[in-house]
Amino acid sequence: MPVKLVRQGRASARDRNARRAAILDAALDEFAAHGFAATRLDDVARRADIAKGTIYLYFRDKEALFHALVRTLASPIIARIAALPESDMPVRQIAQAIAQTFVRDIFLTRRKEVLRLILTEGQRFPHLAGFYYREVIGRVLPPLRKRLRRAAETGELASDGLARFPQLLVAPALLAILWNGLFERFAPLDVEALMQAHLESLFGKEPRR
Amino acid sequence: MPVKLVRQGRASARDRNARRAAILDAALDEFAAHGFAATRLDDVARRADIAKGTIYLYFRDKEALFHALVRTLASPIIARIAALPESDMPVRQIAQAIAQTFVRDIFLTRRKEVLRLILTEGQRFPHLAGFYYREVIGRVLPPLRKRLRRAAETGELASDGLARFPQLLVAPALLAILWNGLFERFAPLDVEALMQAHLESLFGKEPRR
Amino acid sequence: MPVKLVRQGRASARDRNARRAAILDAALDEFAAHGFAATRLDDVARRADIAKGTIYLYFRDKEALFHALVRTLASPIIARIAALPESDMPVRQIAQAIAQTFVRDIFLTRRKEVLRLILTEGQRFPHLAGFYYREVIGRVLPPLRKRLRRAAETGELASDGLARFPQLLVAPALLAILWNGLFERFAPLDVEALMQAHLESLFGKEPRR
Amino acid sequence: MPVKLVRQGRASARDRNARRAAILDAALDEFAAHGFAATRLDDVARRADIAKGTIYLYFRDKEALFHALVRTLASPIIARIAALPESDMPVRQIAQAIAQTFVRDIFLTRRKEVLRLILTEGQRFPHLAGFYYREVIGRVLPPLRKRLRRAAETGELASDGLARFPQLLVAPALLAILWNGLFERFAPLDVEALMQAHLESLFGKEPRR
DNA sequence: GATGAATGAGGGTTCATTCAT
DNA sequence: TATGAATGAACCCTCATTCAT
Repeated sequence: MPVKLVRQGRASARDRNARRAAILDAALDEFAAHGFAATRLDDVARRADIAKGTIYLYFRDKEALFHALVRTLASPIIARIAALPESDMPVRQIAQAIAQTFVRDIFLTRRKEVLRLILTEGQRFPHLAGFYYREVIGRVLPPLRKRLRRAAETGELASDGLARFPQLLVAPALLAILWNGLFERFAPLDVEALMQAHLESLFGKEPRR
Repeated sequence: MPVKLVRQGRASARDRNARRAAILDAALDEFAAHGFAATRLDDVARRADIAKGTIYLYFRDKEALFHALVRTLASPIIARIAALPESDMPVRQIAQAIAQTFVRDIFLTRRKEVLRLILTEGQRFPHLAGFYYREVIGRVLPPLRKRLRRAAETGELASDGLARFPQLLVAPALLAILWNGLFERFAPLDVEALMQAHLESLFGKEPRR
Repeated sequence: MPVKLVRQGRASARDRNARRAAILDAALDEFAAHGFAATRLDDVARRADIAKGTIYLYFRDKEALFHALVRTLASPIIARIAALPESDMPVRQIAQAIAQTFVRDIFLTRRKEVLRLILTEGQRFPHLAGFYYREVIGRVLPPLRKRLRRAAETGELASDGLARFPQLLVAPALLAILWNGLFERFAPLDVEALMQAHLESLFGKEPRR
Repeated sequence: MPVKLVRQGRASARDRNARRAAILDAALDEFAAHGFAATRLDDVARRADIAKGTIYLYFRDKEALFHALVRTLASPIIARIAALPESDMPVRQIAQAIAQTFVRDIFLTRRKEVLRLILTEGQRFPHLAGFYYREVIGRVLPPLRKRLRRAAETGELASDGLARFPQLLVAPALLAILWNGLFERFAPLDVEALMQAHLESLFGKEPRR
């Protein structure tokens, strides 16, 4: 008669949140490693050290878990990035700050995996892509575009290309994420240096430092 | 003992190639729409208007079909792109030619879907990523890097950033593919304009035209 | 942090064993009727009154189920047979006891089907044949051979043929199993009488009884 | 345009027979190696060096091929064995002749494989078992039984066991076939010695020789 | 007759989801 | 609330059989 020690009593809100977080944590590892379709909820449960059925107490189904993962980890960083263009720094410094934030808070953290998942799986989940477009892109791009436009008008930027396509600023960052997922074993990409080079291409060599 | 030339079976070599192509064609549609895991060979067969079993006469299994898809459609375009940096055009024109080739021969064709599949599924198929790194990246990047380095040395390029990270040249192209896959319905990206803006950011506004 | 003993899941250990037994039971029927290859796990499941997937909770795959069948039903009878030659009965009585055990505990039970399966399918499962050789043959034959050899030396047996080939003792038993599988509807074989006749052939008519 | 040299012209009856024999030959190898269910007609065709479809010009289906195999190879040996008991040799010599024939013409030939196939697959093919019972058992057993009965009555045989169960004479032979299929790699059985020992068990040590 | 490409039914296996305990 | 055994739909792949050439 196999038995197991089980915590009893009404789970407090704190417990609930902790367990939810543990599931999301485990899910991130598994989804990042195998992709959405090839991830087994069995493995997520095992990694989170809970029973398989428990997942369904916290998330409606596999897809809801995936969505929650993206929502949870995508949001916290947004505000900070969105705030940067509002400052009165020169555009170059703003770009540098954005790059730095990306490297430090995304690329070097597990958020990188979430971003990769959005890039690689997002197309299959229109709802998720919509969420991401609204919550992330929609919050970051407008202020950035506004600031870049002003810079183009005042001559701070020689061309209005960046203003029309602010995506150009982060394109190398996304490339780095994909590149390292695909080709790290052949030729790892040094993101920090990449972003530096990128900024130099855009703004010219840094005067001093 | 009289002998005679006899056609083998029903299908001629031409038929065989055509059918193989039809399967690849159907597979591209399905893989692009649903990703590797969620694609049913049943649907591929139906789309190619053949029986399910027939696929296995042409490809060992689902994965082999996927690989063949990438190999078949990735290769033809490589040589052309790899040849461009060898010309004696100024770097700006080379970059422009590469961008143009990308737009015309990849982005506006179904090759775009293959490239997207590599970006989104490649991580799950190390063998495939290896193939792609060798056959595509490995053929295009070295000559490009060489030409960029020379340009940096002769002052044709103000900075050596591009020379150190030639990937920067195509990062916006890849971004465009992913962007349109994810967000086309919200804000379609005009690749041609995007690449123009990108080139202007890198090389300054085109003198005339 | 209050703790409490909780039964794991729905099924107790007893249930688990019962269900496992039910599957093995159903599998025996199906394998015996159709052979390994032609048996459908679907049918096994239906006969065991469970869902097809449930089988895989108890056995890794079809082959593991087949192995388990043999292992489970082959073993229990071995010890008893192996012990017989150790007794100090005359050889004839030992042979008679073996024959009787065979008839009663194998031929008249479902173990007969398992034995038939080993005879008919064993060649295709070297691992299984190896198991059977080690666990069954290897335990029964040596003590039997030893006893027969002694009998040959002491003159209890006129010839040493049986000692050199103890298999001769059971050959008719195996024949009976195969015969009835193949020809029962034409000419059923009375195993008990067959074995009696066999023993008489070997040892002469029984003095009295 | 792949071509192949193909023999043309009306195939003579001789050709037909040769091809039929080649198919049976290949089929024997494959059936013996993998059993009925696991044998692929593809492999049979390849081994016979013909196209898969050709098999169907000679045999209605897989089962018909299997039946033909048994019928073809089982028959030729029957007459000879059935004739032996008719002779006026002593029973022991008849038994010895039968054993010898078995060893030489079955066990040491590919007929052994056919016999093994009947033993292992026959139950699944009632029609085949019926054929075998009629054509083989039915022709061999009656004369043998008759002769053994006479021997029992005249006292040539001490017991009437053999007369009532003539199968006892060949049981060790069948055992040998199965044993070597299952356990040859562990402990090969010397059939000739086995049969000698068997005869000695039945008839006592041979006076001389 | 001979070929072998094509067919498609069939079955083993997986795994998201359910639910009795 | 938590569990994990049970479910069964889904899907890949095989291979006997067919048939246009």
